[in-house]
Amino acid sequence: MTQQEQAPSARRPRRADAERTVRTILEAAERVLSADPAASMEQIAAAAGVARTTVHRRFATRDALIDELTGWAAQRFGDAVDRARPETAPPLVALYQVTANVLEVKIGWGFAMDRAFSGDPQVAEVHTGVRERCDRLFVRARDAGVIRADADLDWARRVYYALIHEATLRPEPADTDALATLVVDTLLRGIGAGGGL
Amino acid sequence: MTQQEQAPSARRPRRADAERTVRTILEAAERVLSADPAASMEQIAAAAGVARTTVHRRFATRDALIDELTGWAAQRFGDAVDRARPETAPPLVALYQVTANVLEVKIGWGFAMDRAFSGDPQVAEVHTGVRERCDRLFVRARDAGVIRADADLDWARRVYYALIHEATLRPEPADTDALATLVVDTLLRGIGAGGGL
DNA sequence: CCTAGTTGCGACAGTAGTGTTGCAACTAGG
DNA sequence: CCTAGTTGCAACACTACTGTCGCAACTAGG
Repeated sequence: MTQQEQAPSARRPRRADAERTVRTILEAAERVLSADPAASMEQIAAAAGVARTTVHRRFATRDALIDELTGWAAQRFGDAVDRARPETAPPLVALYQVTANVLEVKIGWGFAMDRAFSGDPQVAEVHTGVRERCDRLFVRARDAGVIRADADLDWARRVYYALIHEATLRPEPADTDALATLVVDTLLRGIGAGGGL
Repeated sequence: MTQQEQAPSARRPRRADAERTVRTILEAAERVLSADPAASMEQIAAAAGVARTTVHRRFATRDALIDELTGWAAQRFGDAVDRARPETAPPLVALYQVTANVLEVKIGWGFAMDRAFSGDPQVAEVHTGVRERCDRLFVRARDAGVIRADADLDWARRVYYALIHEATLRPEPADTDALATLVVDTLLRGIGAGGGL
């Protein structure tokens, strides 16, 4: 967010590698940090195939790197929710679509997306924005009879988030639509037989 | 597990404070580490109200402290599941009882209980043992018509674990039975209205 | 009172990670 | 060819945490 903000050709870097290096480092950071949140800069650099000093040239501090990563993921997260039109599409459709879109981003960016409470206010805003849209969607779903009238919507949202999280951990990375179906189906029907509870 | 193993009066320590200090430290460690898994020995010592050196006297290394904590929690975890008679009680009853018992332990020992994969083989054994009993319980539940016949039991277990985890995070620490009811109800019925899915 | 067990405190060495700097080398646009 | 931008490498200072030690002080059983 703070790097490389010049217009495409306003500058003329001898090599455009720098920007690509930043991407490579961010991707490596996500991979390494999702496996071990306490991983060192050395490990991240190694995973990116660059020297540790290069990482420090692009990101002043470790926190700056993680902030950048978090902001980048938050952006994609917000966009993914937007694309699903959660405010206008029919509740059930929106629920499926939001789930599928979010899963697509969250698989591969799980570490960064779980950092909802970073210092960055912009990131916090995205996450609270998503949360609010999620809540409104659930209200619409309840009004439409998709969710039980007596459901605790706070609990519902937590369960929903948890199911999405679990879905991203599946060993076989099934396609996004299948996972979304699984999540929504589990969320709404549970795993019980319809019969006598 | 490695400390203080003499018979009650075989030894005669001038002060029995030592054993109590160990308890105090373990409780403080759980509190501090659940808030920040990377917390230092200094923070743990401060939370326990003792000097850092005292912690090191009781636990040779940081890992030893965490292993002790993990083992202690695993023991309680295994016992909690045992007491619910998950193999013999009717599936639905067992499910409720296991949930309630586990919640009671997990609230307050969440950090230690989440460490299913510590180096300690004894701890790993407890957790795999619990997992197996959970799986068998789910099979019985499915055979009894409590869980849908076409349910993916691996997914079911993950969802179940996740729901228990979420339940322990509730702001208002409602009583264990109410939480267990919430978890089991959500697991089996989801949050959807029975109607047209 | 004497003594063993325990604790706090201060000091220390060792380790691992962070962040900075200078320099040589490489590469592609001009 | 020249040069700006980039990179790797080695070195360095700095910080935080870990683990150990010795000593003085306190406390309770004998």
